[in-house]
Amino acid sequence: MTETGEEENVSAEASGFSDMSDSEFLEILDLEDGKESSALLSKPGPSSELSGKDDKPMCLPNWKRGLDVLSPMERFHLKYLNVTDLSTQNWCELQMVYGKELPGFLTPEKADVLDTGASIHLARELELHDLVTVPITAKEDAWAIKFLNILTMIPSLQSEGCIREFPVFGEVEGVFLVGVIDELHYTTKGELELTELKTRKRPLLPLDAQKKKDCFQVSLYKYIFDAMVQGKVTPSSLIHHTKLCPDKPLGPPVLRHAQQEGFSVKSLGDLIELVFLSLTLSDLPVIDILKIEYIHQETATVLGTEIVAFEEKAVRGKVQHYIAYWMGHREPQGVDVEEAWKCRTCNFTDICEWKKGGGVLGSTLELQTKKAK
DNA sequence: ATTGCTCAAGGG
Repeated sequence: MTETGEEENVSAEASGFSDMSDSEFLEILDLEDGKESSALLSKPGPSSELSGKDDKPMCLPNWKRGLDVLSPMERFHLKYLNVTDLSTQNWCELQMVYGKELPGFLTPEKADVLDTGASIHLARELELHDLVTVPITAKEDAWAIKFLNILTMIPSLQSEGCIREFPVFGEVEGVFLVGVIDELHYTTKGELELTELKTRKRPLLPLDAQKKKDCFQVSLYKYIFDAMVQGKVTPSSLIHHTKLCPDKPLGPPVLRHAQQEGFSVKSLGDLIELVFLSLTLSDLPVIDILKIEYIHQETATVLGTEIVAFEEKAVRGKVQHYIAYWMGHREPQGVDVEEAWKCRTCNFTDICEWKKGGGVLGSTLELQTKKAK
């Protein structure tokens, strides 16, 4: 299969905090101001842009007004969300928001567990296909590679019966979602089964909260995949949300790769049409079974298996609730008191407004026992 | 420029 390689050195991971703009810093401060900031004119500011008599708030500088009226989608400059944005949101919405504000803010221990998980997933992927790196320079190139992967994976699923890392995308409740399905395969009974592998540091069964989040994640995958094969994800919806330029020339390495794979495409637009046809005319069924497998990182022992009952109404309801935050229709929330234990392993407890606001008070005892270790 | 924009998942 194919992965993209940036020619320019602009990896988001590597740039860390340094690429944060001034306005993003202001947004963090704004967040820390908490409730006061929602009262519109509570802080006139030193330079008195509000020149007294004038009732029109138009005299506020644009950037300042923007902080109040921009939705999180706009503030974070997002055209789409990842499936895992929503599942992380299911774990703790506020933690997800802080994570967006401070990307790459992880303890080394956590990063380590994630890295281990990532390499186990990579090893599994390599069991099924090789990886080829194709240099890209524009987002059109990146999406073209994604589409080419889909075009080769669909026949592969139908002939070999198993594929890994299948890209999915589509509009859900007004927002465009993008994700990657771990594995799709046909069972001996001929049912299409999705398998999500979850690796764990400790050889213990996942807690209910963890299962709930993972069930939601795979449910989203089914929701999107089904829509794709049913022709509900149209080229125009895709182009509209991603703001891709279907006529922008693709990079030579991408064109070369497409040719190697046996596709004669001139433009991204061609490719999108081809993907749409392949998805809808390949006799792909909707996903019949959703399965999650928890394994121990070190020993690969299976710790547990979940078969998820797909409940479309419930999934849509959750998505609507989460999307309401992204659209700016409501403020982000922290966890319920019963789930306050999640805060103990959160990287943002120090700055979390939810805790300060009385949702949860950190127990000094717990903190001390933790330190004493 | 009234600045700009994306590989997702990775685990708890």
